[in-house]
Amino acid sequence: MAMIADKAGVGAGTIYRYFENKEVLINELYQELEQRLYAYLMQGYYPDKPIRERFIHLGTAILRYCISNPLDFRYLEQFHNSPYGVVHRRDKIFGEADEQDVYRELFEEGVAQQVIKELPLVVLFALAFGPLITVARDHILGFVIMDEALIGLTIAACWDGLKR
Amino acid sequence: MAMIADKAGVGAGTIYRYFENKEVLINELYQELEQRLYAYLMQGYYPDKPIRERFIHLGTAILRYCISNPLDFRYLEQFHNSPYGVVHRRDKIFGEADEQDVYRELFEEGVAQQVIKELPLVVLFALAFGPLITVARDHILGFVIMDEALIGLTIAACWDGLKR
Amino acid sequence: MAMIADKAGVGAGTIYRYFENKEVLINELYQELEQRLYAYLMQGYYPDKPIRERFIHLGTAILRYCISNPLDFRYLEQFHNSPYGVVHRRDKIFGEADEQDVYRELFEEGVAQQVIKELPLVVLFALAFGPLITVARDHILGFVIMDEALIGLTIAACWDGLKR
Amino acid sequence: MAMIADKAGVGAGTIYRYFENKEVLINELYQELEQRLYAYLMQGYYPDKPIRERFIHLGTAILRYCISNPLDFRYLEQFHNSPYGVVHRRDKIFGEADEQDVYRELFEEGVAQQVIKELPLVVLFALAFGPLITVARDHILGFVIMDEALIGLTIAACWDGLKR
DNA sequence: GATGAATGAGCGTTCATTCAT
DNA sequence: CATGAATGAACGCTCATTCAT
Repeated sequence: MAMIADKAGVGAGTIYRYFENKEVLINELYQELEQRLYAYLMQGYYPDKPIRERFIHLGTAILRYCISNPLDFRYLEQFHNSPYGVVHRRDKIFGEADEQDVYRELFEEGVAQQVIKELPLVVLFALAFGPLITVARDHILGFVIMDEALIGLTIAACWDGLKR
Repeated sequence: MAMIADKAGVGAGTIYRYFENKEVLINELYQELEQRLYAYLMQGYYPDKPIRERFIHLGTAILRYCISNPLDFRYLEQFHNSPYGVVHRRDKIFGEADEQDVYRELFEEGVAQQVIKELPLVVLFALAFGPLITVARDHILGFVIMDEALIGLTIAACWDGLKR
Repeated sequence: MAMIADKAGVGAGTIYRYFENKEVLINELYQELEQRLYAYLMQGYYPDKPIRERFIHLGTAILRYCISNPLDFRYLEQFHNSPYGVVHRRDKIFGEADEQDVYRELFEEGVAQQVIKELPLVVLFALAFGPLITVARDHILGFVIMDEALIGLTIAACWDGLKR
Repeated sequence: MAMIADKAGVGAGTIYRYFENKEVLINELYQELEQRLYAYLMQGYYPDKPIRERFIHLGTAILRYCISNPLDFRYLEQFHNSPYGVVHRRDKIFGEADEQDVYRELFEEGVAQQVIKELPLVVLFALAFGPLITVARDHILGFVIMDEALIGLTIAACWDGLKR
């Protein structure tokens, strides 16, 4: 908190005018970043296109976003691996499908159309995003260089894992 | 550190006779757990069997290990997501292939045999283990129940992502 | 201060237009409450009645007031036990007898008439009000229930302590 | 806490080796002081002497103790007026009569022997100790000087309030 | 070699007060 | 005259590490 106040050029107490406490700050920042990511994903996303094409679009967009906004990505990832993130996911998984959840929609439709493997949603998520997140992390750390070609191949491979 | 000393039935200072500091302790514990996992994976692993079969064996073993040793898994994962883990991976990726690295061997052989997609090792790792780790975590958190059947289907799906 | 401003439906800074600082506010509020109490005590108080009767009147009134205005009482008491209260009492004891001070008048008259023990004013105060305050506090905390009968007996006991 | 550590010539964290937190420190210090006071009161206290004499002994001892240990007294008083003190008293009043409680014993015996007024214990306490505490405070603040003679007269007056 | 008391920088948070608007 | 955002010293507390015994 001290560091944030400092970077913001603001007194220690000022943060608490905008965020009740550290936890709230963390959660609100997460929500903002998530929305930013979501808005990015929705650019050029057409719900009427075939499942595969939509998946490729989303996967590519996610990877591109993470790669070009490494700070956002690092935050998102750290959040997911924190207790806050676990609570958030629990709510998401066991709660109602909210508007914003394109992935869930896509997967459910894909399963219904028998294009995607008939596996629990949680597993489909893992197959689709597990590799992407890992790959994004490794790119940022300089372990691979994900150029456009490689991004395409990676997403395609994810699709191979998903498709029937 | 205090808690560890306590659980060990030892004075707080005693830890420092065995580990220079917290960082070293964390790293050594990691190495021990990694070896334990490795030993587990190698049970019934035959380097002469076909690539696919070997992959299925390894994937299944990893998943089973993580699920039945959730404390080990939690530690391994937390380590990977920490600064310590990043340093460790950097060393592994840019260092020589060490003895212990079955995955690398397997993937390199698979690529050579044109059974596995021709992608950078790092990406192949991501495709293979990204989903497994995610799925293990979700199982432990109670988001899915990974029974033997589901484990099999999940590994098979990973293979679909990997194979040419 | 923030809470007071809030309850007053006023900006945080506005308080400082009416009270120089917290200390002044506390003191002025005390004075207001003291006056309120005083006004209550004076209802039906006749300076010509005998000492004893006047004491009974005052004691009963104090006790009744404290019991039916627990918030006022809590404030008065907290003030007395605070550094502010000490300063206030010092001024009162070593200053001139101000108009408002019926107790002092009563005790001095009582001593002069040889009805009340010949003890320093401060001690007489203690004998008269020490028990009352304690008893009021205990009533509010639920440690006794001071009904009318018990109030009467308690004041009478105080008088026994005071009288020659 | 910082101030205590400082006065103790000790680092900030050291306190927490001896007291779990501020609350515990406060309560333990209170108990120590209370015991000290109790030990002082019991010097020369004979349970077989008449009620009045025993009360005089106790009252005198309390007053003398408070006057000669003003720091102890200030602490005891502040404690009583704090939330911690209220909890403590509630436990004492509604709990079993513990060994240490000479006052209660004395009052109950006095009531039984019809030497002391038949009033609730809480009120008897108020009549006996309300004035003493007030008077001790005023002595320490320099509002009266309680010499031996005045102490005697004050205790006697308290007895007058108590006795039948 | 083992101990555990001591350390102190750092944590997240509060709150009386100020001052530009 | 009123506002309320900003302040920053101070709070209670933690914890990796040290060092005299």
